[in-house]
Amino acid sequence: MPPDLNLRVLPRTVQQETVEKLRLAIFSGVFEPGSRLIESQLCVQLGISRPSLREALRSLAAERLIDIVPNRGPSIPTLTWEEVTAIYEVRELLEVEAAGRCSQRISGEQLQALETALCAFEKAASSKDSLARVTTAADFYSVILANCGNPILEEIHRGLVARISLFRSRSMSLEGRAVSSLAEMKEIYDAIAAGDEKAARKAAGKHILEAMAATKRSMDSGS
Amino acid sequence: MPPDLNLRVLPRTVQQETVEKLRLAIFSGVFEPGSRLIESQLCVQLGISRPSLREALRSLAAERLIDIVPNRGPSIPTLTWEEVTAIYEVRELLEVEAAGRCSQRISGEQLQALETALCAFEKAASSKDSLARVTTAADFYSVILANCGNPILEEIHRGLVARISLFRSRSMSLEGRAVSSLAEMKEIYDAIAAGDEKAARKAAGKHILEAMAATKRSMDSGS
DNA sequence: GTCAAGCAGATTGTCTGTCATTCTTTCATT
DNA sequence: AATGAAAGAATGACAGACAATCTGCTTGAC
Repeated sequence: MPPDLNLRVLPRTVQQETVEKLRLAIFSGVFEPGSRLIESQLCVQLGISRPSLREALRSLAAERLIDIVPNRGPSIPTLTWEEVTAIYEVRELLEVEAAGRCSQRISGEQLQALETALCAFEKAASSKDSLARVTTAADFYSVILANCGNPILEEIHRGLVARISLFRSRSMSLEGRAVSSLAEMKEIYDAIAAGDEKAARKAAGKHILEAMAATKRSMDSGS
Repeated sequence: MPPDLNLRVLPRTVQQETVEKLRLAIFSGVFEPGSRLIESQLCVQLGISRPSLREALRSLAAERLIDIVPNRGPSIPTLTWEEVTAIYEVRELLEVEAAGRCSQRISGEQLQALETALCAFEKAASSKDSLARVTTAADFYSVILANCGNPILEEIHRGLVARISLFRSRSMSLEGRAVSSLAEMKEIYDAIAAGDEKAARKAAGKHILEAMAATKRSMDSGS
């Protein structure tokens, strides 16, 4: 038996479920950026006690998904374009590296999963469901990050993507963005499938730059 | 008046101070890796209530500085060599990028600060104080990261370095490591001072690889 | 003597309730 | 209209309690 096989059954605690529920709520834009979260309200809505909620909020604050100012309480961060740019730049660094590594080490089975994810995005791209577009696009990248051979890279990437989820869904509903995004992702897939590291890096870098440009367009026009 | 000037005086809360105290305690190796943290004990030692402590612990868990297993409570993580390697690899990615950017944009004043940090490490390197070595080396990198023009890069780097602080102090007390480390850091400084991006990247990459090798040596012999 | 079952203590998860401090908003005053 | 004060709301922090779970030890059986 492998010694590091983790067989422990992890009971789900109220705190955990609360973190996940709130995270999902933030992703899907339930809370307006800049709006404040009132503890007493959330307690009632979630059906939990204030201590449990506060623990969950501390977790989310450490993830940078919410801001907590002393004596003012938690609120949804309002990201400036500078901050979004900074996040995209680090994403570029990480994703280019991940795509390159992935191209050299992905298994046949996982390559299959990558293709499946690509097809799912293709389907979502031709639909009107912008949430599905973001989700399936994220799944595609999840496969790449999961196969880059570095769990830390994956973990940090996930955290960064979470922080700009709202902007991604906005830019993904831009006219034509999903279509060009699909083409870029197909390029990445082809390079990885061919085991061409250089091409994979190049395609991944191009994809991020395009995504960043689309996000900027949506920010300029949107608000 | 600049609109983003943050004049707000942030009152220090018990939870914040607790996070900082515990973080420092973890850095300095007060807790054995793998050892469990007992809430009731910490409450008494820190002189705070259990809810406040638990909130602080959730923050630290989100930072990955402690593990929390449901119904078993918090404990100090025991990192495997694979995990440490993964962290070093991402550090390399970030630091190389930061050094490169820094070389192109650092101000004269900040370059001065970098030199000061280097001198401080030089002094620490010739002393026996291994904690001072780690601290001053961290300060040197802080200046570089603070001047790379990307606050997210800086933030993530800080988080990663925190997670391997124990290993760094161990490897820094290895015979001769501080001396060669100093030479590598001087190389980085010279490249940045000369505004030579390529050389800065190369020197930063070399430094990390050496640091990783030293850490591995200390792990093999130490435990 | 060794191993398994069970019991008791310890520890965590969660809630309720309380109170001081700090913000926010409204309203009255100048 | 701007200023100021007071009422209300929300947070920061604590104490205490109880059930569920884990851990270690004792006991008993083979």
